[in-house]
Parts: sequence; C-alpha cells; structure tokens
Amino acid sequence: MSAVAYKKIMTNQQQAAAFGEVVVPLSKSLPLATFAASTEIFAPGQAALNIYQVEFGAVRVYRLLSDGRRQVIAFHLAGESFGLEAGATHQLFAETIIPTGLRIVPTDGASRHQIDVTALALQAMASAQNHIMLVSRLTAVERISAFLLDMANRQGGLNHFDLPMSRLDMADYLDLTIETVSRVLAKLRSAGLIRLRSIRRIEIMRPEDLHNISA
Amino acid sequence: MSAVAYKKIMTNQQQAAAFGEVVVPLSKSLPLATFAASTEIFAPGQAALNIYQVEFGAVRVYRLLSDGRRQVIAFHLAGESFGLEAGATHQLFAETIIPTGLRIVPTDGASRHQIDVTALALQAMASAQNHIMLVSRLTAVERISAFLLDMANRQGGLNHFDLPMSRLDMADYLDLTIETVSRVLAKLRSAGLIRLRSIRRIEIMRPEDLHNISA
DNA sequence: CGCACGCTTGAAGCGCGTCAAAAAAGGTGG
DNA sequence: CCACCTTTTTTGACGCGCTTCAAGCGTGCG
Repeated sequence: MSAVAYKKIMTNQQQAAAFGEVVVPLSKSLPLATFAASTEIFAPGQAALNIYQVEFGAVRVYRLLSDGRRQVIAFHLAGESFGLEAGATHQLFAETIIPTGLRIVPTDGASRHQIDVTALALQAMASAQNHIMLVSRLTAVERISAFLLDMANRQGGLNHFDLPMSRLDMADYLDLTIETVSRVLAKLRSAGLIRLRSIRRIEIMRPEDLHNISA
Repeated sequence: MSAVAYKKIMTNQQQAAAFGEVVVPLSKSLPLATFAASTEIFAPGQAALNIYQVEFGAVRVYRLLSDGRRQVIAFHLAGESFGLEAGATHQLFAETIIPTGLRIVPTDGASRHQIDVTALALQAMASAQNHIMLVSRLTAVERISAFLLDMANRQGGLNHFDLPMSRLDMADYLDLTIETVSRVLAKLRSAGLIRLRSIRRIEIMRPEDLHNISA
C-alpha cells in the first residue's frame, strides 16, 4: 500500500461513513415474494425492471470474472433495497443467502411507493466507493473488523448478531480467502475482541477496540 | 485471491463494461470556470450543490484515511462529469491535476441542462464497482494494462495519449506503490507493448496484447 | 547552473495466497 | 436419536508478489 503521509486529516464524519443503506418505507401494500435459500433473484442479461426491498432474510449481489472468480459487490439485509443498475439489463447476479422475503417494486412506479430512485442510486454509489477503500487500503484484520461492525450496525447495533453468509461469501466480499477470514476471526477471538457463539453468530466484546482496528 | 471455480461464465458484455463515464451534453451556456493545476474544487464538509463538467484538463477525486493513506476514487477528463455525493455535504476531495476548465451546474437545476442525475449516479456506481474488481482482483500488470487502455479510450481511442497524472496519483488509484507502477511500466516497455514518449506521454504499440493482459 | 522533486532501480522482508489435511457442522435415512 | 456421508471451517507449512527501505537518476525551473 502507498502509505505516503498526506497533510489533510480525515474527519470523524468521514470515518463514520456507514457501509449501510438507505432505509426507505417498506411497501407493505405490495405482495410479499418469498424465496428459499440460495435462490436466484436476477442474473446478467435479464431486464432490470424492479427495485427489491428485503422484508426478511439476506441477499448477495455479485459478478463473476472470466476466470471464474467471484466478486461479491454487496449484501442486503432486512430493510434494505437493491436491484438498480446502470443499464437497461442486469450485469450482476442476485441470490438469496437464507430464506428471504422481498417486496418487488417496479422502477417506473417507484415514486408511487415513496421510493426516491435518485437517493437510492446515490447511496449505492457511496457504498461502492466505500467498498473500494475497504478492499484496496485495509489489511485483512482491518477489513474483518470493519465488516463485523458494519453487520452489527445494520442489524440494530447490538453487539450480538448473526452473520447470515458463509465464510466464502465473506471472503469474496472482502477480497480475502476463506483461510484468511478464518484465521483473522480466530485471532480476534483469542485477543478477546469477539466471541463466536456459533459458527454464524458473533458477539463483539470490545466494540471500541474493534473500531480502532478497523480504521 | 479466492480462486474458487464457479460454474457460471462471465459474458463478453460484462467483460467489456467500460471504466469510463457517461457523456452528457456540455452546458456551453454556463460560464467556464478555469483552475490552475493542483487546485481544490471541493473538500469534505462543504455543501454538495453542484455537478461539475470538465471542459478541458483533468481532475482527481479522492478520500483520505485517518492514517494519511489516500484512495483516489476516480479521474475525470474532458467531457466527463463529477461532484455527486450521497449526502448534503461532500465526503470527498476534488482537485485539478493540470490547468482545467469546468462548467458548474447547480444540482437542483440539472434537469434544465439535460442532466439526468439518477443516470449519473448509476454510472458512478457502476464505475466504482468496476474499480473494486480492478483493485481487488487484478495483479499489478493487469491493473496498469487496464488503466492505460481505459485512459486511451477516454481520450479518443488513439494509441498515443497523455497521462495527466503523476505516478503517485496512478498508484493511489490502482492501489499500488509508485515503485510498482514504475517497475510495471518499465516491464511493459521492455516487452515492447508500450513506449514512453515522455514521462507522461504513452504510446501503445500492441493494443491487443495489452488487452489480453488486462483481463 | 544547481537545487528540488519526481521517477527509476535494487535488495530484502512480510502479509496473504496456495496447497494440504484434519476437525467440525449439517444433512439424510434408518 | 444415531450412524453415515458431505460440506464447511479451521489449522498448518511454505511460497510469491508486492511493499518497504534505500540509493541513484533525470528533468525542469528559479
């Protein structure tokens, strides 16, 4: 990494910039579509017509490289929206991770459901820009720490929360291998920063320390 | 890198997804603001009120980490637009790289100038997603090759073009050190793929080979 | 002309990936 | 509820690509 020392200092506000998503009113009036785990929601080539709001469950959005490697662009949890893309057709895959309920809102009728498409697009842009920093400038320990804090914040801010996704999903999101993810979690655990209640259930023991590491 | 072999294959369309920007009609009716090299256009904390269209010159948009590391989010060349952010205030820095002329369009009056803010945001999102792949999944040689091809395409597609930015700017954009940038350029030169007419002027000798490397 | 800054080149070290194997978790049918 | 099998996760040893640290080199501007 280029650790050239620049003069300007990052503000707290910037550091606190969340990885999360806009919270918009869920369109309860629309029918709830339910999906089993690991079910495709959309795929490249399909027309991008809808905005999807997660009622419950979790979704991964990703792309595949020509050599078969996978890049997870984003996870979407309850209360969050996804599905917007730059062109008329999808370039990305979206799949449920666990059993999931979605409200499907046609993009051209979004305003009727109080959805601000521009705000959603801007949030997605900011989120992607944050992700660049995450994968390009942080060490493995910093990435995992930031990721755990982000997951905690997006699930109510409690120190005790679920990781809906597998280690492989995390690895492909954070640009690490599953081995490194596993090793870093073990390291954070033995340092007393977190506890692994079960394989996909985390308790953050020392949030401040984790936050310091994640910067 | 997680090189797990997934089954789905990336389409050519996806691979060809450009790193470039939307081309919107320039608002020639607005006054042209000119800036010297290395001049701040906006900084974190300032109100985000405008969209900036580059008439000539080049701009870097970046953020700083608390420890002084810099992440260049994007470069903007003649004909491109920037300045959109998710909140009411800027989180990012924008600076000219070389002497630059800008048309400054108030966001709230963008539609009068035929600017689609949502489309601009979605393009920025797609560009950031491409950037994630660039910095997280490609080797140093692949990143530089992709970057050079992108720069060539965005300046008319000629094989002979200017790099307006310094090696440090390139390094902070590609998530490499200046030493690695320098070494890779030397390697591409000695392999006969490019020529360095001057320190910031590149000629691509074998575009196809460079393209093959960049994937 | 000479100094300063950006760029290049070299040598050594380290963080994370790769390869390998064991351990744990999760289904499935009896 | 328990054997059995599969998949996921963890742990270990080793290697490589890039960073780091350190000198030289070139180029432009006062």
